[in-house]
Amino acid sequence: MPQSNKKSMTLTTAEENYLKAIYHLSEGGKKGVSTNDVAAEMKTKPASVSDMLRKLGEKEVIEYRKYYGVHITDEGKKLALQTIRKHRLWEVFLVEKLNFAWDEVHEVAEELEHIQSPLLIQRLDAYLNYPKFDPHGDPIPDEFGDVKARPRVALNEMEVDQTGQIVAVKDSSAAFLRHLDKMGAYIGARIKVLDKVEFDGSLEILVDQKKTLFMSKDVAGNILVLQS
Amino acid sequence: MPQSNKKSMTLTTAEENYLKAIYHLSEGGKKGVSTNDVAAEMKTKPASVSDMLRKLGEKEVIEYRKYYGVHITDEGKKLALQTIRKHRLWEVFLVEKLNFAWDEVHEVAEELEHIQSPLLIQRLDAYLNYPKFDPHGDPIPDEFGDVKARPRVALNEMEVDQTGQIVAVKDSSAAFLRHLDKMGAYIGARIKVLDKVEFDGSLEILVDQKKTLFMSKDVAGNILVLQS
DNA sequence: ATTAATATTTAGATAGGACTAAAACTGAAA
DNA sequence: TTTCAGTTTTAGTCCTATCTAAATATTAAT
Repeated sequence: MPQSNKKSMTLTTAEENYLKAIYHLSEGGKKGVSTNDVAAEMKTKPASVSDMLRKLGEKEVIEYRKYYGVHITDEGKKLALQTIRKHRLWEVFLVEKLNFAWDEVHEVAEELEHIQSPLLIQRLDAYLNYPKFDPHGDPIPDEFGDVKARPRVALNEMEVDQTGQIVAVKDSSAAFLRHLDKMGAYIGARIKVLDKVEFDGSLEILVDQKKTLFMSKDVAGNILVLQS
Repeated sequence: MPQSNKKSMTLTTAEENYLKAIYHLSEGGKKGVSTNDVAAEMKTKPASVSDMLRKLGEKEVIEYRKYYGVHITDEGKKLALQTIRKHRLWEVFLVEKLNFAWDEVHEVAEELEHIQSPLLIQRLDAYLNYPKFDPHGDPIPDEFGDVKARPRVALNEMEVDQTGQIVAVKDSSAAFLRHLDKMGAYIGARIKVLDKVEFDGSLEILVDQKKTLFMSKDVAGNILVLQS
């Protein structure tokens, strides 16, 4: 029989990770998420995913129809957002309090997010002064799962003379983050588009009103800006 | 074949917990630790312990002779002390930064201590300003496993008019800690023995030079004092 | 030195999470 | 509408960590 999710469902660490992956894959696109997609995201084999989907389906955090992919349920979305909330709060802690660089925090936060203690998260949130965004500029859901969306635009889509603040990157791989750093850009930097080169679409950017740098269209496409 | 512990042994969470339990049971007394003792400490069944002892023996963190209990090896002691170090650092964090009460921190620290990231612990240690003792007064091993021992005496063994500071409790169960709190005593309190009752060995204690309270011999036996 | 009581280990199960190999399903091309 | 490539599921195996029940070893008492 299906799990009676009267109160709150308890998920194992592995289940939480799968659910988070499914949630992320669900973002943008009403289509169901495929077994193969989940396997790729989780770096496991499709066979393992099938097993897990059955389990998550029984717990009613996803809707599972064999061969047709899955949809996350409201209950599942709520749980996924809680995990994301914890992950991002810990990232803020690591960067702001322990002086981690923002390309070093992901793996550790991946572990910390599974600590089970509502009180801990409540206190951590207060200690960090209720941050609304993590160091990568991603929004932190509140305890009810609500997120403050921030209107963002890819840097390569901005026009000459427009200004804003770098708030996130699409590809947050360590390699890309390091590249950004090396160029002299970073999350939080205030920027202005000085020029867009016709030839290859590359951009000339002014950072913090003092440093200018050039970046390719592709790099700029990975950078998200809050316009101002 | 035995695990070649060339570099550093990696233990699972369960193994770390068993090793920590064995380390604590080893303290005081050269005698080997029995399977039953470990089972009681870990709240598992002796059969489960036998299995785990075999595994820990293969990893050479304990010396295991069937039917004769175990002794922790130097390598095992080092690993246990690392776990204890992490546990106690997290306890300091929870109390000093997140305003947890000192009887609320154990369970959460029990989870946090298994996060794998040497950098995290290094940074946390620095952030907390390299504390030498946790909120219960227990010493925090340094990264090499060295501990600053603090000479402590049980409160019931002190004489009338002697003074000191409460630095630890033997039984740190939530129940006992709450009882202590309710009486008006706490870790860090400066105390003076005002009287020892012949009849039942109970004590009259002056706390922080203003509040007097009575406690049974048993309660006093659970309280450790740094004499001054 | 036996026997009885206690402690410990082995054997066999269960449950979570992962894998490989094989079977079954879907959907699109011929 | 049949075939087939790609996707997904099932079946069977492995590993960790736990349990119960049964077997065996140790220790203490007679």
